[in-house]
Amino acid sequence: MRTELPVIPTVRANLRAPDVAEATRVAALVADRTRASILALLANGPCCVCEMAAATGERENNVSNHLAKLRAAGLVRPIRHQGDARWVYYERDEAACARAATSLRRLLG
Amino acid sequence: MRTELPVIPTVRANLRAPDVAEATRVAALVADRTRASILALLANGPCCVCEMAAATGERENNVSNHLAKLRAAGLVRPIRHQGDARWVYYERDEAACARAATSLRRLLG
DNA sequence: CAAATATCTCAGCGCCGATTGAGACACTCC
DNA sequence: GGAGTGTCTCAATCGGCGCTGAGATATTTG
Repeated sequence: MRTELPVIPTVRANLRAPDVAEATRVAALVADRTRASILALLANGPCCVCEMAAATGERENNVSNHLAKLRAAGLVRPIRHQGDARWVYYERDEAACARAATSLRRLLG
Repeated sequence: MRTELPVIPTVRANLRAPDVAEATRVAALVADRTRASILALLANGPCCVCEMAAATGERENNVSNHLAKLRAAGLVRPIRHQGDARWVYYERDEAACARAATSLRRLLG
């Protein structure tokens, strides 16, 4: 909690590392280029899997793998197209994304 | 840029994945528990290496390894203690941390 | 100068996670 | 029902990153 350096260097043994589990969990999700691109694409509205695959240059099953992780974290959710239910669109859960952003801001902001 | 699903599903081939290189670079740094703990500890003011090692439960050379990466990214900088220059304290570069936070907020915020 | 202290560097090992490939599943159209 | 399409799952592989250990560097002390 001290801001200045001590005159004589001393080891503060009572310092505790804060809980960063939530922040590292979110950061690990965003640290991947494909997942980050997906989140950025979905910021402009829903996309279907094949569109995200084309936009990122990744294969569709790979994009699907990453979407599963984002889904498990609650950051995105699937929407079946009601005209042709083979197509799965995804949209961001903005509340969850905002919570994720908050836990990161606590570290860097 | 569309917010609604098309009536007939179509593949938008013109969608481009935005540049997320900076965000993923920052996220990869924060995704590690030790580095995240270091950034959190330094938010309260300068710490020396051995204090951060004790607070995180990591060995000092390991903490030093992680500090080297944070240093290379410009997020922290070392301060030699002027009383005993063997002790190296570290402090955050708040401007750099703010820029890092901004690039993450562009993805999630 | 020698010993002790605090930190740094780096090669090597081990593990986690991203990508791939094959197949399964869900849905539509004929 | 069968073929075709879009997506999903998962085991296997492969590469990159964190941890470790040994040694080097820098500084202080006797």
